[in-house]
Amino acid sequence: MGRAPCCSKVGLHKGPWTPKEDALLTKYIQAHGEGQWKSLPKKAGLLRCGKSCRLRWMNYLRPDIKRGNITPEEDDLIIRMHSLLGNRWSLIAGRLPGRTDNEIKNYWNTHLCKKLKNQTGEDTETPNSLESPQQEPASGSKKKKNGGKKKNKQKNKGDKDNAEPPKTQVYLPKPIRVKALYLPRTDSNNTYTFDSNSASASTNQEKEESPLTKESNLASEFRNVGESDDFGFFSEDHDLVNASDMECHSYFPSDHGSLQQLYEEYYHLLNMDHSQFIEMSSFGESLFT
DNA sequence: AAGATCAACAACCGCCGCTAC
DNA sequence: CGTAGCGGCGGTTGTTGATCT
Repeated sequence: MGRAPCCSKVGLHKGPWTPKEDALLTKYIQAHGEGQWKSLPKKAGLLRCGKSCRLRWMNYLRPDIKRGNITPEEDDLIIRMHSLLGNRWSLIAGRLPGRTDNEIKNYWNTHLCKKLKNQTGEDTETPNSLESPQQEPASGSKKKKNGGKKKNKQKNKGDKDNAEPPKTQVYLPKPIRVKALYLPRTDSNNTYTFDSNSASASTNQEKEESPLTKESNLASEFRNVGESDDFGFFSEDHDLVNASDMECHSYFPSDHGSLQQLYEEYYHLLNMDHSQFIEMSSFGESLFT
């Protein structure tokens, strides 16, 4: 329904990537840069869907990717970020240098879900999140419960049926996605002017999905969430926006103290907006009752 | 030793928002 | 202004190796 598949599946390779394909993709991107995923496979001589190429590059071939060995600090941060943000894997991944959303998602579903379950003795698939319950991780241990490879949509349905009646929750509104905004920095007051309309005034740099982009998206999400004009959050303690530094590396501080600090700032920011959402939620409900 | 089950993770699929036409 | 196309995201599935019975 709706739209056609992103690409014709006819004659395209599926399944695991071969070293040869990896080499072709890497070589092409090194020569021509990221982007143009749709036409990339053809130009690179790959019999793959553009999406598949993008995924492969983003998750495995990118030079700054860190694989495996998730540290206890990262582990802890993932858990806490998840409790704040829900299944916003890309956002969470954006806070962890070299980690991809897919890796974190998998890690959550295979390790952390279980771990938390064991720790709390309760179903942690319902994070203490501000997110909508519809976004709960539907995977995790469910696959096994269902005896392996069977489809589990039905199972999920069953879980829902058996679940306790949902508590009244306050949800964050689903944030809008704002494309690669560049936050101009005014050095005089060390704050950012954030104007979503400026998105159209793009530079070449903006086209890259850099950590800065992630910051920008995050900023826009928070803006959307809280309608706050104060972006001191991003500017006072973390010099995250630096126009001259657009390389593909992380801006995220790696020491645990900074992780803790960042987490607290996230928490504070979200918390700050709570009352507002309670009001919004009540307002919304009043429209439907 | 062999089949069954579990665990991990790579990859696919479908949907959505943004943008260019 | 409407819409098709693209890129990105999150959910889900498939595959494979490890462990258990």
